[in-house]
Amino acid sequence: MSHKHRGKGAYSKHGRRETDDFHLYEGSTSDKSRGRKDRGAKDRSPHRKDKQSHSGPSHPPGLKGKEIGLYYRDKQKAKNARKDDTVTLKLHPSTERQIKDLIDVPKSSYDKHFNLKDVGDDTSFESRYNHINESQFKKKFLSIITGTLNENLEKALAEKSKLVRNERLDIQLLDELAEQQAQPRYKKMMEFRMKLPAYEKKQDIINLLSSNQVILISGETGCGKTTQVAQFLLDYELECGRGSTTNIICTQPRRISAVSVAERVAAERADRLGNSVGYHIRLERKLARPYGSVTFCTTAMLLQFLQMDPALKNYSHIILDEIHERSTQSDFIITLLKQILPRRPTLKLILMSATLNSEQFSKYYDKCPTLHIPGFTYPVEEYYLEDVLHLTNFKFEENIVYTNGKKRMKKQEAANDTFEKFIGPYIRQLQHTKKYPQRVLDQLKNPKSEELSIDLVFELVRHICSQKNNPGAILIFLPGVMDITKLHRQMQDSHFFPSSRYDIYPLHSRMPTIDQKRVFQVPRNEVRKIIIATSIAETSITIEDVVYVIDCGRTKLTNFQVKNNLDTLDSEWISEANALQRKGRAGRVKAGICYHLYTKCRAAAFDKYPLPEMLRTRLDEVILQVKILQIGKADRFLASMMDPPEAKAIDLSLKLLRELNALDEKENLTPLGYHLARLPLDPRTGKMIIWAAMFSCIDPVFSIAASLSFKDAFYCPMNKEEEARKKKLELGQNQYSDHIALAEALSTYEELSSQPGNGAYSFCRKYFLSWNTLKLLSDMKQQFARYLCEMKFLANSNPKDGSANTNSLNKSLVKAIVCAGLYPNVAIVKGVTKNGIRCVTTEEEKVKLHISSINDKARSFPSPYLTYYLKRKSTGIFLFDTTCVSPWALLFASPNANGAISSKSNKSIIKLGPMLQFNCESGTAHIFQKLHKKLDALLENKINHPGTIDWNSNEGNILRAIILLLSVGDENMGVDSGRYDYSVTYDENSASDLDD
DNA sequence: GAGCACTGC
Repeated sequence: MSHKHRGKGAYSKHGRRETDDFHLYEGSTSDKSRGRKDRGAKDRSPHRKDKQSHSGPSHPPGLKGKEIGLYYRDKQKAKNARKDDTVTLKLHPSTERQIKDLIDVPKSSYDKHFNLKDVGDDTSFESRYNHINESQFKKKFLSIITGTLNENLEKALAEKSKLVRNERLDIQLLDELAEQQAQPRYKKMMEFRMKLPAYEKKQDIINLLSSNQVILISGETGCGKTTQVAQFLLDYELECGRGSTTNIICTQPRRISAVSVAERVAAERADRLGNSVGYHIRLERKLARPYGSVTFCTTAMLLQFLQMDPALKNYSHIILDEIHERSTQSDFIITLLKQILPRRPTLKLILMSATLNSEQFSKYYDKCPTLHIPGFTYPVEEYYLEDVLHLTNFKFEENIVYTNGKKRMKKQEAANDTFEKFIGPYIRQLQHTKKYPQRVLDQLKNPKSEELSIDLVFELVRHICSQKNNPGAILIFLPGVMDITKLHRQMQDSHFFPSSRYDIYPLHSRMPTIDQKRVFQVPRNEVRKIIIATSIAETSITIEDVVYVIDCGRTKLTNFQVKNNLDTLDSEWISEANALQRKGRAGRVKAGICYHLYTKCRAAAFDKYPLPEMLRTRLDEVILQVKILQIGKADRFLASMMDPPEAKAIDLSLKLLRELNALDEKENLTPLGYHLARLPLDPRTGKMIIWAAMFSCIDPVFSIAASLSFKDAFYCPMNKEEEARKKKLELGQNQYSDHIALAEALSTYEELSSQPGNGAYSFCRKYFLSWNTLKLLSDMKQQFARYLCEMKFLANSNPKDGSANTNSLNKSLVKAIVCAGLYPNVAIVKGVTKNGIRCVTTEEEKVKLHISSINDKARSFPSPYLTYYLKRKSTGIFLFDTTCVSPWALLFASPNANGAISSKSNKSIIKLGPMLQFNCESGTAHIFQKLHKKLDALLENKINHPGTIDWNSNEGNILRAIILLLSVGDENMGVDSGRYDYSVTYDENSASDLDD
């Protein structure tokens, strides 16, 4: 029985259809079941109008302009009111009976087990969680929840360190070093190393660190600090005969740099990776020996190590590299280490940053001594907008003055006015120098001169290429993919850049790695390489042969608007640091030239550095980290940072974490919060995979969770957007879900990968999927399974395990679990227009579907409810990924649906919020209420006593009943009967109220 | 009539 899973095919809307046609989950969808499901989506719902023809404008004659809009708005309002009136969630009597059979069991010890104690506010944690049986979990949980950082450190320090003095080992390590140094390979490398500016500072660094616990090393790229500093320290310790107690860790912001630096350093030491040098990044590691070694890891990995080793007792030196980038993780560690260091007097900390803001870090660490290493790059000549206009004779489009609508004109004039105040004095200054002709100065006065002009870039590239005798690659920085595509097309369409003489490469993160790598190709003779890139070419991808840089001065940045609780992505002016970095890209092999497409006066107004990431993002995960590391109250710790986030931002995240039941009212971790904090996921996605384990459908849900927490595997092919969309839709199988489409893609990829041949590869090509991304997603799924297995929610660590996937083919269930994780991220479809799908979120905010969503081109939906992960404001507010879900999925996702039921005679209303209100037949409501309560109790019990579900017991029956309800609910939009037409079909007219 | 900077556990 327990192996027989009831997929969608096992039920009809009129209750159970007795059939032997159960599916065993086998890790992929067979063609047979796929075909049936496709039919199932439509054929079983004769009452749903999938395509409603609409018969042209039908408003009364004589109405004009806004009146027409108002007419349709009223009409729609009336229609909505009627709809609310007629839609009543109802289960078919036979379904009701089935559910009752499953859950109405005689009172058993099982039910008593669920009777959780009511505990008051003032009880201690121990008594609050008394009902949790003694277990490994309880011990761990209580120690986390009751400890403080100091107690924790105390306890950690009492434990033995792996770094134990061993004199024989010290001598052995010293001998080994001497042996290595004698090798020709080592000597050859040393010739190169000695030329690095960092090498001259070797003794200074060692001296400074011997008399200080913390030092700061500042230096620009090319000075060699990343590869040399760790080696200086390691060699010094080995030579002093302290090899056995030396374990150096060096953090890097990116995975690639951790690996490549480790490889480079191993080569310089004539050693293999895994001896004196290693690396450790998520899902990939070559560990060095635990003594006499240096390990390069990503910053986020060090944060993970801190969970197991809070006093960092297994390390002797911590080197934090590239801290000027101000990532959330490095800011977090810098803050935490400040508290740890006094308790670990022998631990040495080396901070490494670029020069521009190094002082700030030194100041934060009580004016720790700073050592500067000069950089080494070739000189780069700089030109600004005024020079570029002079060189190219470029003219901006005349500024259009709006005449239609006064409001707009005023705005425009006001903008011009501020611009005039900004640029005016600078133009007068330029006038005095007499360096620029009047026509250039006139151009600078045009406010358009501060907007991105692809035409200007185009002309500038032409200008560079028209010069005689100036070979070398051109690197162009543009803010986004759209701009890159536009320039690329323009260049291809013109006759100035024939492919016989120019290799033009777009470069951004959303293209397949294989295409990214093409930018390293050395062009044929007499051919010039031109790379059009996003800021990916600023730090992540280094192209050595660049001689010319065109810097448009803008970059896209995400921000978090605390005021509206909204993520944004806008094109902004870059910072001084970015400008410097971009310029530096031109001088790596010889002297170069950098063209800035902004005035010198604008450059002077740039911020020194971009805003730290901590101030630009939600703090949900950061706060969970604070909690799992027992650092104390979130606001206190975050206030001790170099740049503390706003109190309101902290409050927003605390509120969400309480809503998720991850934190209690006193800001302590709940058992659920404890599990979520340990998972390498944001709390919502974490909740999703825990639910998936309970409901035995881990494979598809893990795929979805991995994708949401990493990145979309569908890339955007140039000029094939429409084909790509169709392929994605094909994978979506009529499920109206980006998440299901991704799960299908990953499942097929995994299946093909396990077979001989290159099926997976051709599948990726055919469906515009990134092989690299899918591979990583697949590895992440295994990691999730390992975590959940360790937590005891899974019996083994195989994401394809049969017993953990008995319901994986039930798409209604998978969608409901996605919804449970993402809740309350729900939007309601209000209409389909030729400009896209119009929705409102539960906060009554108007949003559109992003073009990347599978649902963007849908013309009708089986349900008006869409759950989403990412909502972001750019040119409008967009939902990027959506899944259409039934009311029942929402009702089970809502943690407080039970308290939201009000009944009147045989009608009940379940009100999840002002926008989410459901009429429900009272018998059905009663059953739902009962089921939801049982689910809550079951979940709480499982969270408190981690274990797998026994599908042969009552808990199995409860879950089975819920799955049954979700399945019939999804087939017919919550109405398990033919009597109610709940089809939701939108035409363009119905959206008119949203259009004006 | 238009659209997703870059990282990381």
